[in-house]
Formats: sequence, C-alpha cells, structure tokens
Amino acid sequence: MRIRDEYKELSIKKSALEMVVKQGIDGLSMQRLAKLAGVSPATIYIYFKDREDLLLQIALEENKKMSDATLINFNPEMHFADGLRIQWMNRAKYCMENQLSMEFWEQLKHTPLYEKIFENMDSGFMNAMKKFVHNAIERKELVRVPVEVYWSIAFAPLYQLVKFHIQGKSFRGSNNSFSLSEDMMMQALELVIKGLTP
Amino acid sequence: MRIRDEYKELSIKKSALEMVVKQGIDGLSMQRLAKLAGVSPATIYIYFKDREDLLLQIALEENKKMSDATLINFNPEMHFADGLRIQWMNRAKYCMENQLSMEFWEQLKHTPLYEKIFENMDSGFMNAMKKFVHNAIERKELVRVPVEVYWSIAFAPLYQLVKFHIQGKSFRGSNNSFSLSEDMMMQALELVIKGLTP
DNA sequence: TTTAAAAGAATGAATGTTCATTTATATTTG
DNA sequence: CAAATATAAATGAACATTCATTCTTTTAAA
Repeated sequence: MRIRDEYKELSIKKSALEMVVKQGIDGLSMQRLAKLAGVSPATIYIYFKDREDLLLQIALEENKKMSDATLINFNPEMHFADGLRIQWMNRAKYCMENQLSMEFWEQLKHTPLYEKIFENMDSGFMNAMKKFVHNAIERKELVRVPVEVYWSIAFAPLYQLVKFHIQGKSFRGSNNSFSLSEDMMMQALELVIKGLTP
Repeated sequence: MRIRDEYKELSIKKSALEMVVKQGIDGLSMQRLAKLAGVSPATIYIYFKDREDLLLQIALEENKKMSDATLINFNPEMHFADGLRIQWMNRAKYCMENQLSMEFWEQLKHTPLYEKIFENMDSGFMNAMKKFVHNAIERKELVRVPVEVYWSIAFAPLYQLVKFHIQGKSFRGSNNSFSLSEDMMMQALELVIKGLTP
C-alpha cells in the first residue's frame, strides 16, 4: 500500500496555525487551507476527522509544548521567590520564541474548544503548580490567598506584558512601539514578589 | 415621509451583541441577526453601512460606557492607593454588571477592528490616567516604572479575576465553580498596592 | 403626492465535507 | 527476480448550505 507522506500532515498543521493567527479561528477555511498546504481538501480529512478535530490536535500539541517548557529547571520544593522567578523566565522565553503559538492560543480562548483542552490538560503540570503553592504557603514564603487571587497576581502581569510586546504597542500612541526587555520583566517580577510575600 | 422606528435600531444592536457573545465575531450572520431582531436583512443596511460598521458602532458605544464608569468618583489628584482603589471598584462594578459587554470586548480584542477603536479612544480618559500615574510617582506613592509595567501589575490581575468569575471556573476542576467575592477582590487589590508602593 | 422606511426575494461567492477515481507502494504470486 | 494484486493515500470535482449585500417593490407617514 501507499505510505503516508508525513510531511503533508506537518504542512497542514503548520499552515492551519498560520491561518488561524492571521485570519482568526473562523478565517480557517478548509479549502483555502488545502491550497496553502499544497494538498487536496479531501487529504486533510485523511489526517483529521473534521475541522474541529484539526484545531483540537494542534491545540493539544501546543499546550504540551508550553507545559513542558514551563517546568524546565523547576521543582515544587523550591523557595517561592526562586520558583516564581524560574517560571517567569521559562514562560517568558517560551512566549517570546513562540509568538505564533501564543496568538493561536489567544484565538482559541474564546471558543467552546478551549474548555475541552483545559479539561484534558496535563495533570502532572497542574499538580506541580499546586504543590509549589502549597509548600510556599506552609513555609510562610507566600501570603495565604485563594488560588485565583494568587494566579491573577503571579502571572497575569507577565502575560499582559507579553501581549503588549506581541501587539508591539500599548499606551505610547500608535506611532511609538513597545518592546519588552529583560530588565523590564525583572522589574515587574520583583514587584509581584514583593506583593505576594508576607 | 415614513418616520424611523428607533426601536428597530436598538433591537439590531442588542441582538448583534448577544449573537457575538454567544457565537463569536464570525457567528454574527446578518441574515440570522435580521431574524433575531425581527427585521428584514435590508433594514439593517439602513442603519449601518455594512457588517463592520455595525460592529464598530456597538464597540464605540460600549467603550464610552466603560470609560465613563471608570471615572466615577475619581480624580487624578488623589492619593495613589485611594485612586487605585476607586478604579478597581469602578471597573469591577462595571464588569460584573455588564458581563455581556465584557465578553463582547474580549471577542473584538483579537480582530483588526480593535485597533481602530483603540485609536479613537477617548483622550480625556487617557489623559486622566496619565496624570494620575505621573502625580503618584512625583509624590513617591508609586514606584517609578514604565507605564506598561505599571498597567500590567495594577490592572491585569483585576481583569484576570473577572475573567475567572465570568467563565465560572478556573483551577478548581470542572465541577467546582468559582465566584469572585468583594473580599477576594480587596485582598488582591491590597497585594497589588503593596507591590506598587515604594 | 412625496419621501424615506421597510420588506423579501435574489445575487454570486464561499463554506465544510464527501464522492468516485487515480496513484503509489508493500506484499504476494508465478 | 519480475509481474500481478491489494490497499490505503491522495486527488479534484461536486454537494447542499450559508454568507454579506443589493434590487425591486410595498408601506406608512409628512
């Protein structure tokens, strides 16, 4: 029998991600995707059940990559400030080096698909995060607050800075562009740590 | 001549906002919208130039409502902590009472339209914000940081908490729902102020 | 009588998916 | 070793819908 040309599957996924980022979730047309990926529309349906399945597969793949990247050099037993610093570095590095993935993710966020992915999220990652917070509170290195309050202060600022960076501008007016430097990020991180430390 | 039935325009805008929130930007179909609003498709084009104009009008309207709500009881000469507290209250109150508007906004954010609205943003609002931050730094009530760092720490946590609330869940698993209480919000605000105070 | 609002049918283009067919390769057969 | 067969990959045309918008006609009020 004829063998699978795995380059085709890669090409479809790569093109689909590009298309979603450039034209939004609903801008992903199967027929235009086929053209962009250099395959027949019907070929896409060999590798993916349907349009939703295609999006789901890409999302799960990207999600795994990001979880893995976040955990590099990290372990839940670390001192709170050190652990948070490493996570900021890891997340920021990943975001900056995978801006397409970040934008793809932003598009998915306001979609029924997002919940599905969130449910199938790697529990190893979740558990590591929970343990880290639990330890930090026990050792009085972190204020005792609900996990949502913790998360919103610990990470929302980071992702907001990355968004400013990706969209290239913020409050400086439309001419003036914004670029996130490492200095700036560390400045923000230290303020966050100050806020979260008892 | 026949007079305009302004109820029709209101009905169109209200239905369009609902439709965008429930089905996404591209879920806004002019023909289904006409049905939902109880008018003919052609009627929509009497009040709005085209689909994009309809979205733009709604967005500008919602944006003005939000800016106005943010500035209630606020003035740029306030002490930093007091001013930030009032803004948190105002923004949170508005978000909680206008969840549809917030979700509409989230949908628009990842769209070419968003930049247009951002450019036409009320400069009075922007100037008040700038003056407030400038004063606070002068008086040493606020650390001296780039405006993006300030904004990301001052407000990103608030909007993240609101998002958790609106989507009704966060990290507690899919069964367990999350509801943002005023206590929780104030807890978060105090941590933010701690971080931002020299 | 005049005028614009409002309607509904119609436009061509684009949508996701499937169909019947062709193509390429692995295995079996002579 | 070469030819025949089997099988899944891959195709392009076709499907019925739906899309935003416009055309022509009717309706209501000044």
